Amino acid sequence: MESKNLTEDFIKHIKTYVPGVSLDCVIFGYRNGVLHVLLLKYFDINVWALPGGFLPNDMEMKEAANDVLFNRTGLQEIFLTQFQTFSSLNRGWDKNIQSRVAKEKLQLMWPKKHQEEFKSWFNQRFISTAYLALIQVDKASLTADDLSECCEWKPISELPDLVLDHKLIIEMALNYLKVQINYLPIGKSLLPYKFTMLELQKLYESILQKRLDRGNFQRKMLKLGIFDKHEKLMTGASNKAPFLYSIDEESYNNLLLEGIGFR
Amino acid sequence: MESKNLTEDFIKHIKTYVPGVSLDCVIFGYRNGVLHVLLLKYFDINVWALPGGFLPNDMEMKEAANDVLFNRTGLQEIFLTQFQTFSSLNRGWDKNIQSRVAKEKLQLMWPKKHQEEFKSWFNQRFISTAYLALIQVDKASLTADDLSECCEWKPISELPDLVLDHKLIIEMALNYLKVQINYLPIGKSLLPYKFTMLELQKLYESILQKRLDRGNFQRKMLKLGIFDKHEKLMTGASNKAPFLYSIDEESYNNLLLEGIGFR
DNA sequence: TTTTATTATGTCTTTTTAACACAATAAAGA
DNA sequence: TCTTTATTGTGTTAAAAAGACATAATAAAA
Repeated sequence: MESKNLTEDFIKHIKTYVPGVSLDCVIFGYRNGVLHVLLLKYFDINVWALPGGFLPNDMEMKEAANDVLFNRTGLQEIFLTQFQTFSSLNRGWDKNIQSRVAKEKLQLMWPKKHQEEFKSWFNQRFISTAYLALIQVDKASLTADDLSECCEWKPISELPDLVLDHKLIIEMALNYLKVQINYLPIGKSLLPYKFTMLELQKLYESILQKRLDRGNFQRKMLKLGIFDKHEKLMTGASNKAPFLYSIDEESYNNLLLEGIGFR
Repeated sequence: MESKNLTEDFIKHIKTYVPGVSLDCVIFGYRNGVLHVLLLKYFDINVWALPGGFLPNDMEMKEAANDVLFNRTGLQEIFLTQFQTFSSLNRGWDKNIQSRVAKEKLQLMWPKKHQEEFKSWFNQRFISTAYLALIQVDKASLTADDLSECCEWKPISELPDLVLDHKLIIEMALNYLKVQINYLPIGKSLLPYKFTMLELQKLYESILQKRLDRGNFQRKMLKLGIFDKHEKLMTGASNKAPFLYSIDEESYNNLLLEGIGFR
């Protein structure tokens, strides 16, 4: 991808961004029983970053986060919530070796005549508000941004080297997800429209990081009265196939207000 | 209070603040069975605001919030946590009539020669991170800031007119308090060292906005094993006086990690 | 000593959680 | 068509927690 023109564009628009304010999106997806997070890889070096961006002067922050989400995944109207703001003095590009190398690479990509702008922009103190999004992996079509060579799902247990304080941000997002599990649309956002109870259970287990009793899980979930039961699934295995369920929007949303009880 | 000199001070230091970034503190206190929030009243007009401030370039945001807390209450090492960042486009001084009047007053207080600085500073878009603090009312000695004529506890059910989006911020803080009640040091932070079980129950009731059974509350609390029992209280009433309890730091902190179960 | 009113605890019922068991069943293969 | 398979969906119990209400102990005042 030719990044130079886009960089020029950015320079041209730099005055339209609120200085010192950025946002990062921790986009969670669930695949093969494992929770993944969406990351971007910078050109030429093995350093990754969260999708994010700056805040346009005339835009609501959530709207800007939504744009990031849309540009990386093609998805809109996705569950998205602010969960913490990061402002530490040592969260800048000099925080760790990966960040410093990445910054040098970025600077090389910048046009010679705009080096001063680069420095003053990237050396200022940034306050970044972090958002958490939950999406269905198979619905997303991933697109890298101007500074990155690719955009990939990475399992949360095998995170690569990350710039700035992005590792910390992901850890905090995971913790938020775990603590707030009863108030977030986990099943509806992370699973396909139809799913089996075992799939739902595995999802909960991967977030809570502990095993749950299958029978009890199923009973408790079904008793909530938020599921529609569908026809059977073809598994290809020589055994009984499970029922497929989908979530009834209205009763689900009502229930989330008081919380779905899992500990 | 002579505010002119302090204003000059502020102008002198304006370059030492991160532009466009502020912080607000929702400081909760508990008195006479009612939850209160600490507010400042601007000079000459009946408009109030949350204690807050700007972020010095060389300071961590939490440290700055701590300073606000200390300057208003004289207290340090208090429970303090970030809970949400407010960045809406329409949260500025023109949001409502109270804000506009307050801004005019502030501008009048400003030195003539610094009117330009005033305008550019107060007209920029501000991103404000809101903190929540829990303190013991009787330990705090309140001090107004340079722009305010007094600093007072206001019951959450009778909030006065507030500038900017401070009413919204307080509402969100209350909601956070309610949702997170099992993970926040409610009793230890808001009550004096020694308290009766009924006092603790009333506190929970004022946050959860519902009545709790006295017997069950007491048993559940005592079973947690985090209380030290003290000698009796003298009430002056012609009936049995209740025991006083205090909280054992260590076991309390351990327990908070998993949450104290109240719904 | 009596009165008083409130605490601290008791009892009972209902609900929830937890651990484990097992029959029904649908798909595959013979 | 019948058998094999192993996973689902439901059952069964025991233990724990929650909820509603009752009552005895008790400390202060009269």
